[in-house]
Amino acid sequence: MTAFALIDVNNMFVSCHRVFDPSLHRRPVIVLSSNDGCAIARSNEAKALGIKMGNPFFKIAALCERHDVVVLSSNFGLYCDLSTRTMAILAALAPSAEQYSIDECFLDVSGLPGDLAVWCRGLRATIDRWVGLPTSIGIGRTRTLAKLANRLAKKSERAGGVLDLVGHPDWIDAALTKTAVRDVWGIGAASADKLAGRGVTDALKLRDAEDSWIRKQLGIGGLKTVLELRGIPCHDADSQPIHRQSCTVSRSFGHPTGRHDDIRDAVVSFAGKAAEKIRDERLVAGALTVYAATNRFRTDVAHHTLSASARLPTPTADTQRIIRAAVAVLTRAWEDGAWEYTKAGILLTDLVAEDAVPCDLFTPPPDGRASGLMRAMDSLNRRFGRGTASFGLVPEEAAWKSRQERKTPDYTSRWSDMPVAEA
DNA sequence: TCTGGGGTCCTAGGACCC
DNA sequence: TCTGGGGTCCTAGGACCC
Repeated sequence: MTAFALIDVNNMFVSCHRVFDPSLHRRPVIVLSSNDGCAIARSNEAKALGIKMGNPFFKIAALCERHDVVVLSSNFGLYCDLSTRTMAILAALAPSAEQYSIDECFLDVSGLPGDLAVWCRGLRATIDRWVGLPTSIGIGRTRTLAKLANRLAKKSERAGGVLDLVGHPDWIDAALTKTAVRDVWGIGAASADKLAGRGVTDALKLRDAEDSWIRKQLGIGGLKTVLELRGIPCHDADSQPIHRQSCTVSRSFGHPTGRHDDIRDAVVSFAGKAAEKIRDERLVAGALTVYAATNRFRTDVAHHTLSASARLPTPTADTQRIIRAAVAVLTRAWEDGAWEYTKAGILLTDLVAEDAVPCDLFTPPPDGRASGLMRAMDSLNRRFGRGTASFGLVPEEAAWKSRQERKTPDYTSRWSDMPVAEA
């Protein structure tokens, strides 16, 4: 019989800030998305004030002011560092750790002897001591049940951070009844609405619904979710491809712009970042898409997305080649003075491992890390920090610069920002 | 005035072929 | 009036995840 544990960090981004700034403990804290757009992480105190995931900041600014909420810009360098430390511990201490997101990891605990809940409590304590992050763990026969247990572990005072549905199968029905359909992993807002209209409101009712009906309402993915709720594993870890299929870099702008040169500057910068990312993973891209979009929230003007794709003459991760292709594509699709754009991005697709590119007589060989210039840039950026060497404008001077007015120090990645302890 | 970014998979529909 | 059936491939868009 299978058993999975899902461990995740409670309020990850807020908790990362608290590691380095203890004054944030017991206070309402939120972290804003890029461009200081909306709340993407909230401490429990902030959740208690009614601040929801994804709330636009300008709509809750007054509430935050009134309740003295600490509002921070996001600092992904910090989160990635603490995530890496946490995942390294899990890889060392847990059998078969499979990272799922920046703050979540599935553990296959099928063969583990003894009381799983006791073992998980030890794991939590280790991460708390070594990294300083609070975690929760759910245990179930399938990943979907582990997710569900994890969610309840967070809510229950008595659970002590761990809920084990494998050791206590008699708790499953109660756990499913307590979980709204919308909160089941794999059921989104659209499916939840559809199900609610037919009387299926909680996870227990969903589990006991009829297969063919589910298949018709929710498709093949929905049926897999229901089987998982019944304890039949359907999420196959082995079916995951070895490397990613695409790579995006996009940003919202601090101010809208309709100028070709501004969009071009942004695309040049994004193309550089995207190329660096895939070089890092030893991939090359076979094609790319460039896009720019107007503000999708405005109701008083028409929306528009400019989007254009091209194949690269030969699969590459060379920044200069990718920039050249991206600018050519943008310029070809550009219409002067037509729209005010608030966001742009680049998408690299047809990714292949650099040493697995099919070659034929008439295609020049791919050039992944081959270029000396790229190697030099990458090592400069690794040694002196991201963005030390790049093509195009420095972001601070660009017209599309994102807002980031509440930035915290780079505690773990900049010597001058390192916290000093006095004893 | 101000609304994130980065992924995956599935499905429907059109083009094309025999 | 009547005007096949069944593949494949590609793309756009939806839904979902964190």
